[in-house]
Amino acid sequence: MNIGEAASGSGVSAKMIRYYESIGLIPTAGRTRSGYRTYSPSELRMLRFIRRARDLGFPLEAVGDLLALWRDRSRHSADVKHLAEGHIATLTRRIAEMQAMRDTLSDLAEACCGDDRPDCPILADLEGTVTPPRR
Amino acid sequence: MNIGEAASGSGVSAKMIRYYESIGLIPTAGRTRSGYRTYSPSELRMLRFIRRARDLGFPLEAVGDLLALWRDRSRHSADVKHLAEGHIATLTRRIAEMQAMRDTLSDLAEACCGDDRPDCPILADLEGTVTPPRR
DNA sequence: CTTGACCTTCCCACGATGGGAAGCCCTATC
DNA sequence: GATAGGGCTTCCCATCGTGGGAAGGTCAAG
Repeated sequence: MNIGEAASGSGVSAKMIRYYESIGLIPTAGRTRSGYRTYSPSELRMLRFIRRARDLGFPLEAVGDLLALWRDRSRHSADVKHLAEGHIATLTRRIAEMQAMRDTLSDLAEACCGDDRPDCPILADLEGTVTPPRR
Repeated sequence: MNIGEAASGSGVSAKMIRYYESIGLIPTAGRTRSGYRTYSPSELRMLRFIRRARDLGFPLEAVGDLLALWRDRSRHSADVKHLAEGHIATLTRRIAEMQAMRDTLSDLAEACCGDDRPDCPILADLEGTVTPPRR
């Protein structure tokens, strides 16, 4: 299987497959005599694994750890769980940050009449002239 | 006021102040005869404005738009509100994406006993061997 | 006059991805 | 057998916002 087929079959672009190889996330692919990369079904499964892990927001470094655990038949599920929980914590933190931004902005936008007059609580908040209520 | 003082007084690092100048987000700062950038109190206020906008998650391009509206005394608050609502929509979308990730992962992690045995629903999901419940 | 803190510019790095150019390879069609 | 086209290769550049650090100039205090 050439890289194009591996890409369309896994949902990982050819560009990214080469990149993952270059950073050592996946092992060096085999090559035809003419230099084309070739992929086996098991490598395709690995690419799909990566794709799914990325879809869950794991950074590539964590994906590497997950791959290692996946390959290790004597892994401890505790290690996988620990990795997942770390990522859950990161997501939770980021979600909270963004929700705080959104809540503040929603309040400000709601207070902004949004007509052709220049007065605007959003700008006033950014300006820092008013003590921000910030709920 | 030198750049260091402007930085500590605004919460924007000197590095970033130079960068913002280089990309045209802020006007070219004045210089002393020896080449040091100088900042007036009103420029300090502008930097603080930027800092606050960044804290609310506005991308730099939107910060530029906000600055323009801020300077424009005949602005329409509707334009400011529109900008803010666009950003709120972006935040809402991203929050939803991350919550979906977190929810899926939480379910998987909860189903993982997390001991010294290798069996792990998290890896099984990534592997794609099981039909993902994904709630 | 030296020392140390500040400033300058310039380049590099991150994380993950896409775009595109230049050139080789493979297959189908004429 | 030649040619066209699509796929493959490597290489460089861009994104977005930020930090690190080197090499060198400047300023103020001792």
